[in-house]
Amino acid sequence: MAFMIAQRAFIKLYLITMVEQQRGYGYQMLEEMKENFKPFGYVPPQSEIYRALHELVHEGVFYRTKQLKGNDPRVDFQEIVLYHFTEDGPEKANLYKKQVKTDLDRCLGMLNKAAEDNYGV
Amino acid sequence: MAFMIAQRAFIKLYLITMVEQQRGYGYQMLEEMKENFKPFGYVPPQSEIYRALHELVHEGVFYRTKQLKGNDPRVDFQEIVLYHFTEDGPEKANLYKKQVKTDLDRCLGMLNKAAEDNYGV
DNA sequence: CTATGAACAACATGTTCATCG
DNA sequence: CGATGAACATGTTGTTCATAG
Repeated sequence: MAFMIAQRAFIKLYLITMVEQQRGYGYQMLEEMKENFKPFGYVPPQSEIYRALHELVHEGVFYRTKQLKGNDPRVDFQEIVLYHFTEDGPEKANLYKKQVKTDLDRCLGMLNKAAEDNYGV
Repeated sequence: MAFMIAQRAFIKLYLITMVEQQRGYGYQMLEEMKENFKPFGYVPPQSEIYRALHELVHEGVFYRTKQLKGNDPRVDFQEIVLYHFTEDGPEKANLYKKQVKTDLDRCLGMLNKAAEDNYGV
């Protein structure tokens, strides 16, 4: 068992939730997470988001579609990669989320214990 | 800023607290931590405890004394290394503990936020 | 500048080995 | 076996580079 939850798992969890809510391409989700964790001084690195997305595709949770961003091709040709659940994606995702939840609680338990043991909080 | 608290920092925190309470040599503290975190399935690796101790010595928080374990030399010649605070060790240790506390709280905040954001807890 | 991807370098970690009494 | 230490191998991470429009 690892010490703490892995950053990769943490990010994958958020990606799954964001795709559940129809929000979704890499850069956008990255920016959202950055904004999300600004108060904590945590800046998820770009490479980790893409690695996490690739893994989720590899694991059969997501599949990809490409799309041009914006409607007017003269204005914006930017191609983006959208992520969607595969047929059995939701099932797999829920299993994964369950596992991560367990780990999350375990970590919270350890950190709270550390606070008690070392600061008497 | 790193994602989560480092295992090294976590262990150093416990070592400081244990030395504060006069408990003290490597193997013993390792066993205590193992027992301590058994419910969490976390087994601190031996190498990390020693690395952490060496770092704390290097940073001028602890100094070492050697001692034979047990009273009767015919029974037990085992040599152990005890750790004590240096003169300005307590000051340094308190500063370190303060920093770790900040990080601990930051991590708790992030994990609790993840629980809310992804599980609606 | 948005967007994706890969390469690479650095570091923290886990496992194994070495030594001693 | 208890005790300490170091070596080594692995894996995760952070930074940088590459490409494209």
